[in-house]
Amino acid sequence: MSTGTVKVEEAMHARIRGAGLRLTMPRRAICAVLAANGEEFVSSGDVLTAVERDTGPIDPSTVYRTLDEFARIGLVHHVHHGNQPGQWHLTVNHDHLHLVCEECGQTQMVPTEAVQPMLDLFEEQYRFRAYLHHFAVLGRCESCRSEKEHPHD
Amino acid sequence: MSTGTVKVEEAMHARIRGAGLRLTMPRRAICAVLAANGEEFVSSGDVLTAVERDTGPIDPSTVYRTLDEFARIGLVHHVHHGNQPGQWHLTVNHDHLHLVCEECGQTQMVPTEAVQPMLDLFEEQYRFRAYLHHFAVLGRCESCRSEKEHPHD
DNA sequence: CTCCTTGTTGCAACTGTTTGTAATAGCAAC
DNA sequence: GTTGCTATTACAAACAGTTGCAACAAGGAG
Repeated sequence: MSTGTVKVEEAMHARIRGAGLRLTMPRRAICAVLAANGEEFVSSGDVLTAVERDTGPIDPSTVYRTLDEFARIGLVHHVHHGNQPGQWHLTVNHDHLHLVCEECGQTQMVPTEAVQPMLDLFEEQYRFRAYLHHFAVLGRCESCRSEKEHPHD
Repeated sequence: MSTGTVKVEEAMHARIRGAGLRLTMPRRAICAVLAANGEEFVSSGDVLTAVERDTGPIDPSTVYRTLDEFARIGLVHHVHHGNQPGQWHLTVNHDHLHLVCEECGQTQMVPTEAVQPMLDLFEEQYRFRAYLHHFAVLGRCESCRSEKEHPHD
């Protein structure tokens, strides 16, 4: 655990307290795991495993509820890649969205600026504010397409 | 059941056979339900309930596996609205994507043309072909935002 | 430091979805 | 029509995630 992750953890603790939530042991443990993983995606199961390894037993429902709470106060984002279980990551440098290849799972990042025109259009024409970073954009990367060009819907 | 839905069903049967799949009783029943619901979204549970009402008992796993197969050959699309269970609908007039309000669930449709520039950008700059109709775009509609302006991540 | 309120946790039961497997039934060939 | 191959099914068991509730502990008040 680097000095950097400790700082991140402290900032998380402050935001939890600031949101009027209690800073409990399980929450500290989950913060530590998220901070250690930085911007990487982790599943609920990953968090569960890591907490049990690092800190001790924790109930799965606590992990789910905590991650939901953290998302509600904006500490983390949840992202869905296809039908796979949801993935979570810290809300740091989140001004981008993800392009995930359905076939090989390769992920690319796109700065929000690139899609801002579309978001503006949604806002102006449909009176709708999109939270695009919530969800990965699914598709196929070039190499997977060239390997076998089978039509997937 | 209108004559129209029968035609849709026959077309589905042809595509199933054409894809080299077998046209079994459960598959006929699921086709019927999907055709009856047209472009409406239905969840796996909806399909299960409808088949059991119309035709008779069917195993849940059969429904899941069949819908997956149908998606693979492009007969249906699956869409995720937030954390809710996935929704399915027939691949008919699918040249649009959905804007779903996280709060009230209200859904709007946007023609693909509107986002074509973004899809082109993904293709050209990231060598990535997005299948945007796979997933709903989450966000908040105007009325939900104006009611209470609480910051959600 | 102690007490008290109430947000949070662990537990247990439950719903929804996936996976392994033996038996069944499409459908192509004869 | 009968036969044979194998994709597909039902069943059962595992897995993932959710929910209700009683017991607990964070942290503010005194």
